[in-house]
Formats: sequence, structure tokens, C-alpha cells
Amino acid sequence: MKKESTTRYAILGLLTYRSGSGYDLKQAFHKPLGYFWDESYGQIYPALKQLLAEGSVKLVSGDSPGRREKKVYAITPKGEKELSVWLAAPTQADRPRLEVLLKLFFSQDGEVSIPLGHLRDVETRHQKLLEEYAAIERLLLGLPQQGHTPFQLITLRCGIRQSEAMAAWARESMALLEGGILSETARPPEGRKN
Amino acid sequence: MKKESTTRYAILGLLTYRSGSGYDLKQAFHKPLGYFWDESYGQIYPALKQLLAEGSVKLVSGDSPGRREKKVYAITPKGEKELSVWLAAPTQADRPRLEVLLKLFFSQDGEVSIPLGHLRDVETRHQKLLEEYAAIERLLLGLPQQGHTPFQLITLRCGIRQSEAMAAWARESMALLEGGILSETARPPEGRKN
DNA sequence: CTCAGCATGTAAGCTGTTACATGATTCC
DNA sequence: GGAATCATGTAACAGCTTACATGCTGAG
Repeated sequence: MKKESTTRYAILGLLTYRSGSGYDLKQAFHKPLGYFWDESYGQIYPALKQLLAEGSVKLVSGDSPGRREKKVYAITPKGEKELSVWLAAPTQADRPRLEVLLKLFFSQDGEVSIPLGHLRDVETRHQKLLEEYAAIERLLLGLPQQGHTPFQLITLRCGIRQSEAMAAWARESMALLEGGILSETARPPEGRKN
Repeated sequence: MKKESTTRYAILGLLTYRSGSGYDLKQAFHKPLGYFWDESYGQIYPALKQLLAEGSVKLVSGDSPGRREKKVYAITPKGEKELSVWLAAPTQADRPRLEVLLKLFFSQDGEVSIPLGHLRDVETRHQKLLEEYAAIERLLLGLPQQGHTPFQLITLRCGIRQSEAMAAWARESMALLEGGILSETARPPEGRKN
């Protein structure tokens, strides 16, 4: 049962958008994908090496003559096939590990300021994320239709939904802890729509 | 910069609830905590060994005479101190890695049935989770006040919010893909090459 | 008797991060 | 000249999973 690291597929997927070097890939992971996926150089370069050895990727370098010899990789038909197999395979739930929930779960009743601080952090973090998402959404929607796929919009919306949920949860939980009224009225209506 | 594996704190935290063996801890990770944290035996036993060596945990075994010699661990004052330091430290954002988003992001416009299947999986998975959460919530709220801490309720609510958000997002995205509201125009260009 | 559950642990191996080593080019 | 950025890689280590090895007890 080979675990088949996801890194290789992330690389192959990016290369279907455009060919690029290890450095380019890392940049791509930083900018648009970084919100839900990231890889370090320590993953990327060895993975590229292996993909090259297996023929899922080929070198098309030689361009950009000025710099140090940039190695530009492109996906091969074999790589495309491999990717499409992976794309079609069902994804099983990845175990969520939310460290902040561990901290809250183990908090003591008396000392409420510490968990409140954690919740505040969560709220500001996701509020900030929401601003970034909104900027990206404006950008995508402002583009002509061929500038984006529905899938880019969909992944973005996932981040937005998640961050909205986390921010709302953090606010709700802070109120609960501050008010100290916990059992009688479990929660105000607060209808999430859809 | 020691990363200080979270495993040790998860163990210490559980031991503040009640003493137990490695096996007991694993069960605890399975049942109530499993929704947002999990550890394998391969993590737990070595961690317990190390915690014992460091004096953050002590053996209080000797009970349950029938079985194979069950090693029951309890947290020590030193362990409690260590835990409270960790509890107070701010949590930094853990990079989310959502494999299903990768798959959606790399999907091709034409073949819509595959991403639809992934979204359907997400929806049913979180719908099922929501049912489990609801059962736990009923259980917690039905208990007398000392039966639960507000923190247990808070962590549970986080799971609920998250799953609501994911299920809603999946439904919304399926509608978008099926309706083709924007895919009708966004199809032909398809600029994919170097 | 057999199977499920209780119970402890180890070893191999993959995944992933961080720090390090190296060097070119561009802009100030 | 110096800093930032481009660019490629390796080595050491930490985290984590999986498979394996072992053996008990109770229920059917």
C-alpha cells in the first residue's frame, strides 16, 4: 500500500497550467494555492527529480539565457495520465488536527483569559483571511470569463466558507465564555443560510 | 528551535481528565477527541516512555490484577506545569492541506462528473458528521452542569460550524457546476500550455 | 475453539521542515 | 558595494503511519 505522496500530484497539476522550474512551482504554492496547499523546496526538488526519472515530467529548459541555467519542467503524456487517475480517485477524509481545539479542550474553567486570547487570535486570523479572499474574488470576477475556471472560484469559496465559520465560532465562543451564561440558552438563532 | 511535538501535550491534557494506560489514551483519542485530534500507538507509547523518563508522568499501575499488567499513568505536578505553559502559548495557524481542493483546482472543465463526485462525498461525509455531533450535543446538554465544561461545548460547536460550512459549500458548488451558470461561457478558451 | 477486544510495544519507512551551501543578477 | 531576489539543491532531523510481534481474557 504505497502512500503515493500528494506532492507529486500537486506538482503535476501545476504543470498542466504552465511549465516551470522548481522555483516557479514554489512561488505558485505561495500565491494562489497557498491558502490550501503548500510545499517546501525540500519536497519539490526531490519530487521533480523522481518525476523526471519516471518520465512523468520532462526538461524543456534552455530558455531565460541570462540566469544560472533555470530548469524548466513540463508535464508529459504519462504524467497527464497519472494525474487524471489521481484526480478521479476518491479522497478520503484527512484527519483534522486543530491544535487550538486541543488547547481549549484542556483549558481549566477558572482561567478564562487564556482561552479567550486563543479565540481572539482565531477571529482576527480568519477575519484577515476573509479580506484577502475578498480581494481575490474581486480579481477573479473582474477577469474575462476565460481568465478563470469555475473550479478556481469553487476552491476560493471553500476558504471563504471555512473562515466565515471559524470567525463566527470564535465570536460565539468568546461571548459564551465572557457572558458565562452557558447552559440555559445554548445559542441564539444565528441562521447560517443555504 | 525545537518543534516540541504536540503529542506529549495531548497526552498530558488527557491525563488531567483521568489517569490511564496507553491503550486508554488511544481509546480517548478515538471517541470524543477523535473529531479534531488523533494519535497512533506508534506515537503514544514512545511519548509515554519519554514523559515518564522526564518525570512529567508517573506510573500508578498495579490495579486491574487480572489482565496482562496494565500500565496506568498519571500526570505529575511537573507535567501539569509543562501543560499549562503550553496551554498559554499562542497557537500559530497550521497550514491547511485540503486534498479535495487540490483535486478540484486541477479539474478540467469538460469532465464535470468527477469533481461532482468529490463534492458529493464531501457533502455526505459532513452531513454524517453533523448527525454525530448532534448526538453528542444532546448528550452534553442533557448532562448536569458539572458533567461538562463550557470548553467541551465550544470544541464541539467548532466541529459543527466547520461541517455546516463544508456541507453548504459542497451543495453550493454542485449547483454551480450542474447549473453551469458560468461554465456555459467559460468553456472554449482553455489556455493550457507553456 | 475461535474470534473479538484488551494490552504493549518496536521497526521500517515515508513525509515534511529547516538549515545550510552555493552562486548569479538586478536595483539602489 | 550591498541587499534583495532568483535559483538549485542536500542533509539532518522530526513527525507520523503501518505493519509486525506478542500474548491475555471472555463470549459464543
